[in-house]
Amino acid sequence: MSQYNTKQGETLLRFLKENNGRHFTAAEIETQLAITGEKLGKATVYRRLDRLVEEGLVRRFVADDAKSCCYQYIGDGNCKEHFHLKCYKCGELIHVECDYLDKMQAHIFEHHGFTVDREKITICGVCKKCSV
Amino acid sequence: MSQYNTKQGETLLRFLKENNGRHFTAAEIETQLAITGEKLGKATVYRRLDRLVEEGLVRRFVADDAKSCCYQYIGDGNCKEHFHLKCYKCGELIHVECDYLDKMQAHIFEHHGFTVDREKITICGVCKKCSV
DNA sequence: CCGTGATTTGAAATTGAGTTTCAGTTTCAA
DNA sequence: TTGAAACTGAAACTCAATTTCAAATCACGG
Repeated sequence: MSQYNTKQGETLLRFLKENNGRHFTAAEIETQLAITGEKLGKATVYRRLDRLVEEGLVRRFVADDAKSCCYQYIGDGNCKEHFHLKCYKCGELIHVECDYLDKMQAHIFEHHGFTVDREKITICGVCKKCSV
Repeated sequence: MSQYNTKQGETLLRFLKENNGRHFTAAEIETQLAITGEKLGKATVYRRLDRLVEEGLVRRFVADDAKSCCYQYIGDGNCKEHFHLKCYKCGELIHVECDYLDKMQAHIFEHHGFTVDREKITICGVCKKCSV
């Protein structure tokens, strides 16, 4: 029931912390750790990521057209609430901090009785560069 | 390049029309059609759905925590632009028509130069019933 | 320091959505 | 009717994610 600290768990968390603000797929994490000679088993990567998400240290998100989801360290609170704009064409995931989200969230709660999880919103479309 | 009308294509479209407003995964469609003795090949279901989405007759969307995406007939224009609220707890996908989306969309375009695809927005959270 | 039981690891197998392949079938315009 | 183009579907494949299970690791009490 309780949880043990392990070398692998620490390796993963350290990697995510060192890349604070960036986001990775599980596969990318696997590859990166393998490169630096700290290979973790695929199952371990997924299990540890699940755990970190539950603990609130890591955020998981999925863009609608992506095949795999991304993970990002958010434990230090230095990563403000934001939402994601995902561009169809170049595939870029843009982080936007914007008070419109507050307003929208408030509106949805007041008018639709729905409590929004801001972290999970991903808005798809076409970015400035690609909309020529 | 041009397209042919086929029995299979008509079967799929008719099924979706008959269930206007409801949404199905590709697998659900397969099963339902098999039950009524109108079995379509898996590949055909996917190919036809892709086509209908391109043609704008069907909408495809993915909730962040879903493994598979859903399809819904929207061809008759009787299904207004809306966005989706997905409840974590009961899993329900709530359709909301709300002019806040217009405003948000305009804001994102003006302030962030990003052209939003409204159909792809799915907002996760907890619905009224489940937030006791 | 040691033993023990609970937890974790990781290689391999499995799942499941979605895609590709390709031989055979259907469509439809001429 | 004909035939080229388009379509179908069974089967094989891809790929992210999950499960399995024996071996390794952890942490606690003695």
